[in-house]
Amino acid sequence: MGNRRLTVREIARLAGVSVATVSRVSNGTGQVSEETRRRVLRAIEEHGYRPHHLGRALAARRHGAVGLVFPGLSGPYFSELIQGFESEAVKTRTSVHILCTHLRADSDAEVIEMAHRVDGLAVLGGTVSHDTISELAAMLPIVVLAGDGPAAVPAVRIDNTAAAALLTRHLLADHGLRRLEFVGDPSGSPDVTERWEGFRQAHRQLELPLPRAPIRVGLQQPDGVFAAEQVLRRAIPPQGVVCANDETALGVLVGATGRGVRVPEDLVITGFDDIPMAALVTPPLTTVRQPVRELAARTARLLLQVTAGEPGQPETGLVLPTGLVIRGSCGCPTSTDSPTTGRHRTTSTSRRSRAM
Amino acid sequence: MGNRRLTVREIARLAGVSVATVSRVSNGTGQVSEETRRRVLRAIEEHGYRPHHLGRALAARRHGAVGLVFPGLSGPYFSELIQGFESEAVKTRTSVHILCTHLRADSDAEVIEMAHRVDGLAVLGGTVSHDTISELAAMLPIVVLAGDGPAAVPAVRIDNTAAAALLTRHLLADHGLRRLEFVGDPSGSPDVTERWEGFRQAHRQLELPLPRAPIRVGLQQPDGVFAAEQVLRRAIPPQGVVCANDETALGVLVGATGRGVRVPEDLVITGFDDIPMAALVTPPLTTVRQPVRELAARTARLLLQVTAGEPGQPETGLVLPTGLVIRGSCGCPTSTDSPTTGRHRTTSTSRRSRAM
DNA sequence: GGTGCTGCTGTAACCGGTTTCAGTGACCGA
DNA sequence: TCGGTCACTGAAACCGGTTACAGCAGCACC
Repeated sequence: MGNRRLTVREIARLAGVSVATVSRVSNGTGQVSEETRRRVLRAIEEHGYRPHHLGRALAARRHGAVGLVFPGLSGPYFSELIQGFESEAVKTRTSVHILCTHLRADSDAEVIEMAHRVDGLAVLGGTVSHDTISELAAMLPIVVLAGDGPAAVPAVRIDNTAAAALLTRHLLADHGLRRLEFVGDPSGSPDVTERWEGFRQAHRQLELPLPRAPIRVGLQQPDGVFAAEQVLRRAIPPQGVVCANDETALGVLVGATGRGVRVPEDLVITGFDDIPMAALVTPPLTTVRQPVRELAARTARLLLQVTAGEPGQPETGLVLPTGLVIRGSCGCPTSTDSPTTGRHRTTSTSRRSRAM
Repeated sequence: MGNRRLTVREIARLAGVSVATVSRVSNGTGQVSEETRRRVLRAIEEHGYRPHHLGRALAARRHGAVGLVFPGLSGPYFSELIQGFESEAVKTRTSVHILCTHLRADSDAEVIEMAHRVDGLAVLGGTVSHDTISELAAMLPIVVLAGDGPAAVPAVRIDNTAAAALLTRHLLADHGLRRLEFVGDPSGSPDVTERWEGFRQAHRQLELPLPRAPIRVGLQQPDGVFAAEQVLRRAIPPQGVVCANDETALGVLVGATGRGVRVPEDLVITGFDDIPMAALVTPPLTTVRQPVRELAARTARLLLQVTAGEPGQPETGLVLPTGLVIRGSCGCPTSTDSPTTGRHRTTSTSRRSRAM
């Protein structure tokens, strides 16, 4: 077996043609006579030649890769995002570089490093500072996924505030609940910031006293369990908790029922995301459905389109619709048909240019 | 702002030196006089020059990247693996390309494509055919993560069979249970194959009749809920279920308690992985702890070491230790102290050369 | 026969770095 | 003063592709 890699020049020699012809054949560009093409293809086939990615990339001045930056992989939400993104990228034979900024201090520097190795970048909202995003935007296409960047940077997102407000109003107005608490850390991610804002907005709109400070926990199931412990220790526990996502809501549910609290009779619980498990617990979770995978796929397509140098429209902002999913955990009667569905109210969908 | 990228030659011109000197300065190689170094650094600094990754990579004949191939991102297990892997790679300034083979038919071709863009490859057990792995092994360093490849290919794994057998023996011998079922699809992944094998092995060792066929479901929480429904519909339900992982076990737990079944009195449930949630449910889950992140980190280090061309030992097989974690869901009394711990029994750790 | 077109092909110059190797001047010991 | 060593520097040749451009043959047409 050939130990050293074959090069175009080797193949050219073997086929008795020039490197230009080999390149033309292997790319299907330019004019090549049928006879020559066959000879070159035979040589390529016979020796198992494949053009070296770096050589090709350097000549084309394209990396053939895009980067995806996210804080960490917690729960189905991020998994869906990554998978949605990756599956779009692979369609265009573009590789996906990942970077988990997690809790690393110098992550902005790492992102900049990555920017030099890819043709485009998608960053999850809240993972990279706006200054750094602006800096990056000057050197390559960049899209913010599930969040906001500086004004000129395109973003694909949902309207968290409106959805959280709609959900909260359902609890306040339709169920007449008064003592609600928010579970989640608004300073942890822009998603949570906006949901917290929607939660407060609903209180303001209904001219109710503003809710107390949020219970600052993370976004995973165990965090919800801790939140439940915290909430149930109070002298006067709340009537309901609005959780930043389904994961924590499930955690709260587990924690609460484990302590003998009845849901929704003693405590109402709502989530956000509508992960598959939400419909399967008892009682099933009232939540907000958002098209997570679609969000990521749209981001990928937007990015790939720009990096491919397509002349397409310079779309700068995209807001995908969400839907309120009413199930049993808010106190509504549980629908007895399919457990995977709930009643829906869909928020408006819009495509806006944030540059106005 | 400079629109076109700066090149070494530009900087060389600006600093009044040759490209060789610029290269020497920016890499810290070779001898350069202090005065010249300063002049070059000033030019680099002043114009914000950064060497182009592709040019450098082509010259070095190194991509500066490794690939990670996995089936899909379901649950904390895969998330941990990816994060463990990525955090090691980033330490060596190596980028990580991901590929979710998921259910795509031509995934082997995609893996081969990826192999041409990276210096080394880690594939999760069961995602790539052995033939393809052998083919890849001939062209670049490759490590199998959490599974087995062809004999000559290094792998980092745990002993699933022994751990599952130990757990199952606990149920059969210590609790005297007789009617156990296995939840998980052995044909879905090598992990499950081995755990199923361990489950059967325990029955054989205790000279008990072999268990009935496994309940073939996926590895996520909702799959566990479906499994619970399936199991509880039987005329004679089992006394216990051994689940392929914690996710499904939690799903079974939710599904069973939702139907009024008491755990562990009516039904014993065990998991595998010891995800954080396992200790927090009621009753807490008896399971097997495995060092997931460490598994991935070791894989990354092994791979990076080889791709860096280090003369190190040609380690071919690594088996990390697991531990049986006894909590309440198997019927043992729940320890009343910290809820995050359980009683432990650790399986042997070993480092073996599979080439023998 | 000359002209212009068309189809095919090869040479050489890129892309943006690294590295070999030869050359320079300074310095040192004899 | 001379040969030898040493620290430093630059020209040019890589790495492995793509592509602009020029050249050539064959043909149609005047």
